[in-house]
Amino acid sequence: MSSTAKTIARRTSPDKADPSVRDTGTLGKAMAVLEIVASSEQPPRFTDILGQSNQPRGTLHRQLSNLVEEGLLIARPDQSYELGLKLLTFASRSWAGSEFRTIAEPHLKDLQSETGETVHLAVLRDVQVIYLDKFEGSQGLRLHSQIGNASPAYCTGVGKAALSQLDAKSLSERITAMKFQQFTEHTLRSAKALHAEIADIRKDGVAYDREEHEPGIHCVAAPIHSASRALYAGISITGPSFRISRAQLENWADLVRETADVIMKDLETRLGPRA
Amino acid sequence: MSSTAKTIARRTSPDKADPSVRDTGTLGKAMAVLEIVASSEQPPRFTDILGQSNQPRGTLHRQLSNLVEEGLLIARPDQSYELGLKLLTFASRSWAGSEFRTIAEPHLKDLQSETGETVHLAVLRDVQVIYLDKFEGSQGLRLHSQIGNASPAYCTGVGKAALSQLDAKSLSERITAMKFQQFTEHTLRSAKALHAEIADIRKDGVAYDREEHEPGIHCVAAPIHSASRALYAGISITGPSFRISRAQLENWADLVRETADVIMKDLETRLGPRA
DNA sequence: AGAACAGTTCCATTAAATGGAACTTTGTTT
DNA sequence: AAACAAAGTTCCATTTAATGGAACTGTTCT
Repeated sequence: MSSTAKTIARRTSPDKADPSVRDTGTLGKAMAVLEIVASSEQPPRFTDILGQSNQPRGTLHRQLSNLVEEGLLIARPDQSYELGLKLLTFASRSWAGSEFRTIAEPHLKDLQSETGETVHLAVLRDVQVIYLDKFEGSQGLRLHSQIGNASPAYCTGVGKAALSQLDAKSLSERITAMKFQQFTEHTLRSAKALHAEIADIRKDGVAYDREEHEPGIHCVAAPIHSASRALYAGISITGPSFRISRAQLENWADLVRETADVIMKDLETRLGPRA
Repeated sequence: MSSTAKTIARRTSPDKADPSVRDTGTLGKAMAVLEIVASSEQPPRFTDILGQSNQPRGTLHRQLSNLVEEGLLIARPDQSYELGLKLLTFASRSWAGSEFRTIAEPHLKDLQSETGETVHLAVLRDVQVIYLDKFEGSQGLRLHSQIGNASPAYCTGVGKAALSQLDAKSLSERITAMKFQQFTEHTLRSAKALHAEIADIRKDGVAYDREEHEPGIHCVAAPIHSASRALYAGISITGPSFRISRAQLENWADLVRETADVIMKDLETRLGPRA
């Protein structure tokens, strides 16, 4: 989150040549407030939010009332704020209506039952991947825990797979924008290491996450790509390394790649070729 | 917009006493555009949206670009629009962080395994209920299909249960604001019928949906209420009427009511008594 | 009770949204 | 392939609504 957090630009911006500051006016400021609430551990109170946004009190107060009135925030009785139900409702429609997800769904389900392991679908957005769907084998854990979650692209199988489909220029741009945070001892630490790994992925057609994001969890992933609709995504088979060997992951490589290819073919067929 | 007294009177608006029009300025307009996109069957194109919003072309165009830039909308290559991933990400954090849902979760799980049937948790918002969680018995169907979904309060078990906890004034206000649409032959058709049924629910402590929303589906529900945090919600056991008899639902009445009570008690304990 | 703090309201100022029209691109027709 | 129509985009003078400082009210602590 911290990487996407943007400080609210005060209106008096002398030189506006900063490309990292989006200029979406009032809407951008409202979103910045939402981000602050979303990234707080506990529901923040007025003053907490005030401290993180550099808006004057009067302004922030009105922004909050507007957000509450629109259902984007909920004002709790003790004047703390949490995210509103409107977001859930929108997201639910967005999820259910996603063509890409809908098309991929049956193939993911197949992949899950063929391997018995957890299967993920995620799309690339900026330097992160957003999980769009998940199929678990044993239903021990809650299901949609992961859906909607954003993770760094450089340390996830789906992320690296998706990156491998970008052209050289876009890839470099995105990698430059990344902040390499070390989640485990295997996390890639530099742009150089990532570039090298992407080269391998391009050769093999599959990407591995070798416990780079979470210790004890690894995966094989394959890219899904549709230039005509600017879609960069990936699917993966994920599991704990104590139960699934590296060799086993490699055995699944063909299967994941084939499934990804089938999904891509289905995308073209179902949506018609374009451009 | 209702008893959840929160609406801070905005800027001195010259006697425009229309309560149905929210005055949240720029943000409200942006949300209206999102609503249009969300409620379209197919991803709408610029002109489709233009037709439904009564904004001038130039204005709408800028609003759309702002929404796209914020990740709230996605601009597809053919210039149609769909809801953006940002919404999913926000919603996922909102869902995972919801104290209420988190507290209710284990009890819902228990209720599910005791009955073997599908259990729902939903909260009241205006005249609708928003589904917050769902536990299914047989995992045949996709799981979070329902989460985030908004349904009318007057024809769902959870909705009627939640309504039954409102005070007389709020209840009347909300019922007045409802549009009674007839989903099945059993759907309640009038404010009067709903008032009568709410009276029964208050007596019994449980509400029934007798195939009022979807043909072939019925449920028993019990209210969850915390005046101190302005929370009106409900839980239900739901199933197909061909497999679950009316009598069976009635047998579960005590169980649902007790579970709801335990959740309420847990709410007080875990969050501390207030006011 | 008084002080310090947190939250709310007000309103002149000013930045930002507006909307009409001109412009460019895309697609359709002959 | 040219001409036309429709769709989408940009521009900028005008209008509207967001701003932010300060004053006010309510809440909490000592």
